[in-house]
Amino acid sequence: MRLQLHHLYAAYLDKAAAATTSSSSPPLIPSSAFPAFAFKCLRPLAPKISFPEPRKMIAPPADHFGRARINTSKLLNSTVQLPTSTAGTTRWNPSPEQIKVLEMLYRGGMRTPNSVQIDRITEELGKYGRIEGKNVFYWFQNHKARERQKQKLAALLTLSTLDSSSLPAAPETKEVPEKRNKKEAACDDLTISKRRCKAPWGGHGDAADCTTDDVTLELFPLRPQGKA
Amino acid sequence: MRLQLHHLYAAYLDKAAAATTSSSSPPLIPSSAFPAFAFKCLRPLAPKISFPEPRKMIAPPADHFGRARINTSKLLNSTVQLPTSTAGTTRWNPSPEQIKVLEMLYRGGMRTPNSVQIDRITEELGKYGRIEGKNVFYWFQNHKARERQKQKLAALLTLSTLDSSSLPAAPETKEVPEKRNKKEAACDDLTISKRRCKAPWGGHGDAADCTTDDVTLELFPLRPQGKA
DNA sequence: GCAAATTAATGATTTATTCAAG
DNA sequence: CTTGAATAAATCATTAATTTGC
Repeated sequence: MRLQLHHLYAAYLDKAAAATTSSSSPPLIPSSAFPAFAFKCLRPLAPKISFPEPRKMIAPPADHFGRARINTSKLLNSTVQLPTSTAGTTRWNPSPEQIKVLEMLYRGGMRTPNSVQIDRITEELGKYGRIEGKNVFYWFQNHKARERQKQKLAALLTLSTLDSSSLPAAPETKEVPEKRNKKEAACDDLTISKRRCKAPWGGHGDAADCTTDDVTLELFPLRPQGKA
Repeated sequence: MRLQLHHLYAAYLDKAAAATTSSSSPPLIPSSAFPAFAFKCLRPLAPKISFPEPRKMIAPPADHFGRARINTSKLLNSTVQLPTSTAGTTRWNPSPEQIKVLEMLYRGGMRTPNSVQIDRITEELGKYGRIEGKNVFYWFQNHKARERQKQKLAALLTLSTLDSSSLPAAPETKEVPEKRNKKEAACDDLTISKRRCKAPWGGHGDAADCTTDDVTLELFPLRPQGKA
C-alpha cells in the first residue's frame, strides 16, 4: 500500500486509462504499466515578454540529432489511435453539485487527495456529470493555490490598511508564510500520515515496511463514520 | 488521440499500475481509470529552518480535522495491498546503461517525452534493470531543470569573470533566459507537435479533434528508421 | 582495512507560475 | 474575467561517494 503517488507523472496515465477504456488491444508492454498512447501537443508556453503572435507557437525545432546510435530498432511503431470513445467537450465543466462537494471537502481539510481519495471523489462526482480523476486532482491544486493567493492578498490589504493609511505596496514584511506552511501542508490532508514510508514504491510486500496500516483514510469526513 | 497528458496527475496512476500488476482484482470503478490504491504517507517536509535534529523528521501534526460531513457512506474500503512483485529498493537507482541511453536521448533533443515515448523508453531501459515510466518522466524533469540550472550558473560565473574582476555577485543583469526558453521548451521535443489539441482529455472519439495523425514520433532517432 | 558519519548527487513531490478555454 | 490545465521551479529525501576514526 501507500504508493507514494507522485502527482506529477500521473497525468500521463489518466490519459492512457481513458484511451484504453475503449481500445481493447493491450500494448503488450505491461512491464512499466504504460498503456502507450497519449500525445505531445503541449502548451507552447508563450514567452510573455514581447511576442507579437502568440498563436504561432510551433517554430520547427530543427532536427539537429544525427549521431550516436543504440541497439533500439523496433521501438518506432505504436501509433495508438485512441479509437472513438474519449472525446467530447474541450475541458471539464464542473456542475454545481460537483463544485459543492469539492468545496465541502476542501473546507473539511482536504488539500491534496491521493489516488484512493481521488478515485472515490471521482466516482462520487461522476453521478453528477462527466468527470475524471485528473479533474479532481487539478481542482484541488488550483483551489488550494488560489485560496492561498486570495488569503495572501487579503492579508496584505488588511495589513496595509491597518498599519499605514493607504500606501499601495509595502516592500517590507515579506511574511513568506507559505514557506513554513509547506511542512504542515503535507500533513493537513485528511489522511493520517503515520510516520513516513520506508519503501513507498517498490516493496515486494514481504513485510509492512512502514507503520502503515493503510489507515482507511476517511475521504468524506463530513459524516462521523456511520452510514449516513 | 494524443491525450494531452499532464505530467502531474500521472504519478498516481503509475503507482497504481505497478500495484495492479500483481493484484488481479479489478477495483470496479473504471469510470475515471483509477486503480484505487496508492497511499498518502507523504514526506514530512522538514522545515529546514533551524531544527537541531534533522533525523527526527516526524513531529506529530496534531490531528486537527473533525467536522463537516457528506452523504458518502461506503467509500472507505479498498485497502489495496500491493502483494509482492514490484518492490525492491526505495527509489530507482539507474544503471549506467540506463543513464547512458537517457543522456543520449536528452542530447538528441528530447526534453519532455510524452506517454508513448516514455513507454518506449521504459520498455527499452527495462532491459537493463527495473524501471518505471515514472522514473523516466522524473529523470527528464530533473535533468532538464538541473542542466538549465548549471547553465545559468555557468553563465553568471562567466559574466562576472569577464565583466568585472572578482565581485561575487552582480545584482544587475538578471538575464532570466529561461523565461524565453520556455516557449521553445514545449516544442524541442522529438515529437512534431502539430498545433495543439482541442480536446485532449475527455473526448468521446467522435471525430479527430486535432490535426493529429499520430506522427509515429521517432523515439530513438539514432537509427535512420531501418531495422538496424 | 573496515565501518560509521558526513557530504554530494539526484530521485521524487509540492508549489508557483502561466497559458488558454468558456 | 474566471478557472481548468500544464509546466517549471523549489524543495524534500534518499542513495552513492567521500571522509574520518578505530
